[in-house]
Amino acid sequence: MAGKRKTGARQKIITEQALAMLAKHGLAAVNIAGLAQRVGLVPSGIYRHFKSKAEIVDAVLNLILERLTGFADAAAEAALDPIEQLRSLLQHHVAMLNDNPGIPSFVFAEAIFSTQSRRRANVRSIVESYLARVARIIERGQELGSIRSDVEPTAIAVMFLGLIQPLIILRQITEGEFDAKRQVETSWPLFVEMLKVRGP
Amino acid sequence: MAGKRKTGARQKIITEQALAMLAKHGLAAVNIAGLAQRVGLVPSGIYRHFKSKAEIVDAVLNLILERLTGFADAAAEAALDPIEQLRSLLQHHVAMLNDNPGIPSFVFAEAIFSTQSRRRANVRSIVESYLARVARIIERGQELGSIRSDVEPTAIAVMFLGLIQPLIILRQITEGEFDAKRQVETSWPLFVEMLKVRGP
DNA sequence: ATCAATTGTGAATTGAGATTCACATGCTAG
DNA sequence: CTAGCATGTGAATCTCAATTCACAATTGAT
Repeated sequence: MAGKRKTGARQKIITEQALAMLAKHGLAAVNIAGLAQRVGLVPSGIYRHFKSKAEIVDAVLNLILERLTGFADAAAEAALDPIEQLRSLLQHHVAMLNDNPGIPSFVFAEAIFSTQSRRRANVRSIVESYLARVARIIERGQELGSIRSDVEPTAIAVMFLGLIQPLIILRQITEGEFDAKRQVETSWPLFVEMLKVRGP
Repeated sequence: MAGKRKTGARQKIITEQALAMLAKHGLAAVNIAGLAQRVGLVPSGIYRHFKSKAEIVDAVLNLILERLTGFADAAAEAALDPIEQLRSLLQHHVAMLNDNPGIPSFVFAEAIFSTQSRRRANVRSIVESYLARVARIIERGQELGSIRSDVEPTAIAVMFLGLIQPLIILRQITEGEFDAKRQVETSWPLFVEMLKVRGP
């Protein structure tokens, strides 16, 4: 028998392992048998700690929310200059890309197709919290005068997201041939130029 | 009994209906029973025309490839000015967004997780063909002098993709509250500015 | 018109994965 | 120390969707 753990601790382990499976191999690869094995339990054991697989997925979603907002907050504290903060955040995402291709794909797919409205609301809060934090950084940049003020912070936040999303897909699709770092080295300066420029 | 059709015609119908299901409700919603019903057959009837569901999905992928490259080519012919061509293409994607949220999510998820390498290669060709066409437009813009020449066309094509991807997720996640058209009205002029600007 | 190939049907079969259940074991409060 | 609860186990079971199969209807070539 695997060592016993209190349900709180077990839930944490299960959620983390589920996230790991999801991140590496996608939602389709998250199954109870495999999850149980990673956790060091037998499939039925999982059900001592979660009522259903759906409940596990919800927990994973919450974990993703925590981590993602955590990244944004960390970036906001990593530098003084807002533009530098964004750069730091972007760089962090690029670094995560290799090991965790599943997360964005999962979040987006769930956002689009989940039939349970609780789940959809959950995903929505993830994306909106994240965008709000990015927008907040941009707003501070506008206040400090380093970012043009004639554009909504939210609109810029969405464009920032647009800097990241293509990297995710291209990195995977080309099995590593696509160089995300290199792309960012081109696109980031253009993005920054855009944030400042008010005309030629 | 449903009217008989030759296998070629039936395959076309099945593929189109599968794409419609996929586009509206996601890959998870594509099942043989539902597909058969849409086509006007009984589930087993599907197997007269496809060996397996996987084969159907492959056919859908090819159909997506055709349509997507078709859009890009159409856009390239819709205007003389390359920048105007890009705008036309972007606008087309925005218009498609509402009814077909499933396609991008599917393509990206397959790109990332499909275990069959044939499938992955297929997806890769979709994305690369599309990007190549966009890059081609940009290259022509550079030749004509309307787009700055100090940046790789491909890098700009990737950024163009970044203009589109966030719209897909946000539109769906907010259940229509997010106004993609409005976002594009902000982001597109900035993008164009960026294509031209060489410094303040 | 006829026969062979093609296409369609409805009823099984299969398989994979989630979930349940009866029982075993370990922990903890009293 | 021991009763009772929480946690773990292994063997079913349940569910759902894909797939197969034996048989029927239709079509097209001769």
